[in-house]
Amino acid sequence: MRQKKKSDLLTEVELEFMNELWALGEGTVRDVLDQLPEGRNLAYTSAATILRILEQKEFVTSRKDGKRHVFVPMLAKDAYQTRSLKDLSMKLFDDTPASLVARLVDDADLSEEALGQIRALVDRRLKNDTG
Amino acid sequence: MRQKKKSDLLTEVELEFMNELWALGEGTVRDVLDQLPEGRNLAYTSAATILRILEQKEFVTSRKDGKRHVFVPMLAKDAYQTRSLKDLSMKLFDDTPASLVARLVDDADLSEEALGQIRALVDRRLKNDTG
DNA sequence: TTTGAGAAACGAAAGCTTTAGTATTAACCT
DNA sequence: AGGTTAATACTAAAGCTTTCGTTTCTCAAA
Repeated sequence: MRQKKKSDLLTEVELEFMNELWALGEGTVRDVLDQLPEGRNLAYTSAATILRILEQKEFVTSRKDGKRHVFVPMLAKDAYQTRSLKDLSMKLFDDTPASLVARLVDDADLSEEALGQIRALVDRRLKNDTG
Repeated sequence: MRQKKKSDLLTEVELEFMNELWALGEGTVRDVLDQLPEGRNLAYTSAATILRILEQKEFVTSRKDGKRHVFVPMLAKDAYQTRSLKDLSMKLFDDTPASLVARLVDDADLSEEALGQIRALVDRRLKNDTG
């Protein structure tokens, strides 16, 4: 039996780190640490630990560059976005993507512009499928 | 200073319980436990603990009914759905709902029917706003 | 009113997440 | 080669999540 994986999802801090790595493409512990927002104040060794864990969980690989490790995502952000949406849809939207979108477009905060963009996206996808 | 709340989001098991409560409207420990899927095999006291925690975190209230506690959601599912979507959008979609939908409709698994429903929803919302 | 069954309250253990300290190693400069 | 600097490896503590056992309580029936 393989490793016991509860959900294939990143924890909060893991996601924070993956976001930086996705933005950078790849990077060392130092690179990621420097990328974190002002006032995050995380010890270097903590950052190193997180990246080590991400490697254990196979979300990133590393290669050696001199004495440093350069970490590279093994999973594209796109793929993880899809995975997260599936998970959320499953757990909270009865596995029905339309109801997820329903909630999203019901949100009063949503701008007219965002709505227009969303419709354009859906239209384009429908055309590509049928056309 | 108020309680230190990291994210206002439910944990995995808490969400599992809230889903049952939302489905039931309200219920006792026993009610929720019986609602859980076959083979979940959770001890009665575990279920009671989860509900106690949900009450501490103010996701549910309880009233007494004889010797039993009846638990009632304090937060509607709708509201929690919105909250979750905001959180996901923020953390993984650059706070841009349109990009979330973009990823959703890119998903190859998405049925034509679901796409149609989604477009209908968006159209309806646009009409209600402008008209 | 005693007692038995089921419920609540409490406490705590096991595992995971997040953070960081200490020890060790590796590269580079002189 | 030796020393300095910066990185990695290892270990562990603190806090949170999930689970359940034990004790206490409460209602209702005999």
